[in-house]
Amino acid sequence: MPELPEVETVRRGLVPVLEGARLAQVIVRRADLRYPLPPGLAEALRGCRIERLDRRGKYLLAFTDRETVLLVHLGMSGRILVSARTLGQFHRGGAAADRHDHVILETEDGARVVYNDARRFGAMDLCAADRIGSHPWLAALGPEPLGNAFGGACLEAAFRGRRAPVKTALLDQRIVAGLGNIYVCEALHRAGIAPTRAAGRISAKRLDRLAAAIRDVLRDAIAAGGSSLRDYRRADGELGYFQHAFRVYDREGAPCPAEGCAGRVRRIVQAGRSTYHCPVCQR
DNA sequence: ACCAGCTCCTGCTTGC
DNA sequence: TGCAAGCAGGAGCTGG
Repeated sequence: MPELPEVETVRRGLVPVLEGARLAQVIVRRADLRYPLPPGLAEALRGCRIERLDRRGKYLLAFTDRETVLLVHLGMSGRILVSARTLGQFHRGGAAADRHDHVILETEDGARVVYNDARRFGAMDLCAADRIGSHPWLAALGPEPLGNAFGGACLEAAFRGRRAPVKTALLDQRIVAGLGNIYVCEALHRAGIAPTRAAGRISAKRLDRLAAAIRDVLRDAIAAGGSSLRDYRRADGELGYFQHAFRVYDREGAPCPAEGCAGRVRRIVQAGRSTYHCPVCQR
């Protein structure tokens, strides 16, 4: 799925289209995403003005003028694409409506925002704005890795006593919000930490390095518009290009890009998911 | 409490 | 070329 940098890129692409816009029409073509869409979602959103778009971890949050919040998670294959109406017709790079276009928002200004999700692992919900902090999707999320509260000390506290491999621990959204398989692999490589190392057995100094590596890789990826692999696109339909900057992810057998390292990238499987790492410089 | 494994769904890639 | 298996960026649930 889209991880934090991809969701943030989508959010930034939607800001000029949705912030301040009123929804003239909301069409639900398929309500069975990961969970059923809340009943009456289309009616509840129709006529709303979107005040602000925010992001928490991998969740997009749209605050409306009715004191409600639309929560959107893109799952593994979710995309949000924007097109404009010209001459009364919508066009989307010439493409016809796709069978995986599940939810469509049309603004009064004539923009169309389409939620497309082939695998339907994504989800949406609507929540009262004053209860957003206790929404079950958000309540247990760990700190925002790009926020001021995040650092080595957070990781130290969350990892204490944990025997799970650090790779697996970092995928746990309760420890830090927004990381997925790609950026965990990349951050561990940048920090020189072996993905198999028990989370609770990493020194405070190295956890500082890890926290810094997480922030760096996320910032770099956002600056590049995210990573485009199979499904992900930016809201404008353009591809992100951070995938060209991967140091280890999906690079099995390639020489390790670390300065002066003679190792090669290896792929292992942890908790059923691919981990890419350099066994020489990651200890 | 913690952790590994399985599962949801579809589409693309790989290997025979 | 055709077909089936395997794999994919997430995360909730189960059971040890």
